[in-house]
Amino acid sequence: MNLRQDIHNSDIPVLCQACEARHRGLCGALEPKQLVALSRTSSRHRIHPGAELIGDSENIDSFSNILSGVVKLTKTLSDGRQQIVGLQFAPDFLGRPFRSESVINAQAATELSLCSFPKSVLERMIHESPGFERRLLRQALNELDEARDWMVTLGRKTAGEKVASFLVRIARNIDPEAAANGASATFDLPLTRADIADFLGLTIETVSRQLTKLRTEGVIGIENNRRVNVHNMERLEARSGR
Amino acid sequence: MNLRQDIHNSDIPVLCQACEARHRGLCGALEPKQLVALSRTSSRHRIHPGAELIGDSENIDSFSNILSGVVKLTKTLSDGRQQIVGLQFAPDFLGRPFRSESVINAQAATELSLCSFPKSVLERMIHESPGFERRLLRQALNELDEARDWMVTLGRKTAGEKVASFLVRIARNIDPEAAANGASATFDLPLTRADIADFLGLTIETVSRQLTKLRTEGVIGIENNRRVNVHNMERLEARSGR
DNA sequence: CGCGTGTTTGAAGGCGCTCAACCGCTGTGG
DNA sequence: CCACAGCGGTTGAGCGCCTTCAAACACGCG
Repeated sequence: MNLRQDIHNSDIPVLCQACEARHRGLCGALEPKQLVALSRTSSRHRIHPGAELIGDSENIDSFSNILSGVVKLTKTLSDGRQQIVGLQFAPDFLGRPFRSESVINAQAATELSLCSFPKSVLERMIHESPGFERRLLRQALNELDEARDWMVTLGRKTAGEKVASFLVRIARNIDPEAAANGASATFDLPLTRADIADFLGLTIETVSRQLTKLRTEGVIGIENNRRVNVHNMERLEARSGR
Repeated sequence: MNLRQDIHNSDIPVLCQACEARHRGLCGALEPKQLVALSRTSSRHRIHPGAELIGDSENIDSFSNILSGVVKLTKTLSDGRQQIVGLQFAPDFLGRPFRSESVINAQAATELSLCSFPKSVLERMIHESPGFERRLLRQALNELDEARDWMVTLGRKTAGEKVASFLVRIARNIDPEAAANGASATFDLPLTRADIADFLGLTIETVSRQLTKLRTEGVIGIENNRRVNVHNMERLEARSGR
C-alpha cells in the first residue's frame, strides 16, 4: 500500500491524501490551499444501510462526497408507490446545488462513508474555482445520460430485459474491465430485491422470478442472495435488450 | 409591442435584441461584446417537424438555442423500440457539451426556430464567462430533476395516470398560471399520438383509449386531434397519481 | 426454540399489448 | 367532381406478461 507521490503532497491535508474524491472526484479541481480550507469545515461520517441522508421537501444545507458505499435516490407517490431514480457510487458528489428544498429522498443502500461540508462552503468553492463548477457540470451531464438510458429501460423493456440491464449496470460499476471484455464477473449486489424492484419498476416477485430464470438457464450463479456470479457478460448483455 | 429598454441596448446585436434566449436563456449570461462575438458566428434556422437535428453516435460539432417550437430527444433499441427521453422548449439550450459523440437522437417535434453556433464557440464562451457555465449547470440540473420525475411516471404509474401526467406537464409549459391556479386551459399538443406513446412507454392505442376516457368522463375536451381543452386542471392533476 | 426479515414459489386475475378493422381528413389525379 | 390512396386516430376482441394474493422457505438472532 504505497501512497501516490503527488507534487507538494505535503501541502495536502492528511485526510485528503489518500482520498478517492481528490483523485477521481470533485476535489481534484481544488488547489492545495483550497483543500486545506475545505477540509477544515468538512467531516467524515460512517452511515448504516437504510439511514436517510435527506428527505423529500427538507432543506438542503449540506453536501457530501461519497467515499465508499452506494446511495439510492428515491421518489414516492402519495399512495406509497416508490421508484429509485438514481444510484450513486464513490467518488460521486451528493447533493443538489441551487435549490433550497430537496425533491427526492437519499438513503444509504449499503454501509456508507461520506465526507460532508456545509452549503456555504460549496457556494464559496463554486465562486472561487471555475474547475470546481466544471466538475459539477460534468457529473450532472453524466447523471443525465444515465437517467435517460434508464428511462428506456423503464419505458420499453420487458421484465427479463430489465433485470439483465440492472445486473449489467452493477457489474460495470464494480468490475469495469470484466464487463468490457465480456468475461465473467463476481460481485455483491448493493441492493435488496425490494430495492431492485423499485429501481426497475417491477414487483419483488417478478425480480425474484427473473433472477432464478437467469440462474436455471446458466447465465448467472447465485450464492447468499446477495452474491452473484455472471458467467459470461456477453451472454447477459444479449438479454438486456441493448 | 415595445422592446425592452436595457442599458446600452444599442450595443447589442439586432438579432439578439428581442431574443428570448437573451432574457430567459443562456445568452443572458453574456456581456454585450460577447453577444456580438457570438452573433457573428451564429445563424438562425427554421426547421420542419420530423427533421433530425442530430443522430445517435454522430459527431457533436454544433449547439443551439431553441427560439420557438419543441424538440424531442429519443433513444432507440436495436429492435426498433423507441423511447422519448426528453422534451425541450424555448429558450432551452440544445446540445451535449464535453462529449464527442451523441448518445441520443434530437428531432423537431413541431415547426422549429433555432439559433446555432459551432462547438469551438461554445468552448470559448465556457472558458471566458463563468456565468455561462453556471447557466449550463442550472439547466442540466433542472433537466435531471425532470428526468427523475418522469422515471417515476414510467416505472410506477398506470396508463391513465401516465396520460394525465403528460397533459399536466404540457399544460404547465404552455399555460403556467392556469396550471398553477387549477383553472381551465386550452392548447395544442406538440406531439402526435405516436410520440405521446413513445414518451409514456405505451402503445398508440392505449394512449388513444385513455384520452377518450378522459373526454367521456368530462375532464378534457378534444377538438382537431391536436387541440385539447382541460376543463379543470385540479381534476386532471388528481388523476395523474402525483 | 420462536420470531422477524428477506426471498422464493405457486395460482389466479387484470392491465396493457397485439392484431385488425374502421373512421375522418387531405391531397392527388383521372 | 368524384374516386382513391395515404396518414393519423379510434375502436374492438383476444391474449399474454406482470401483478396480486398467499404460502412456504432460509437464515440470523434473541
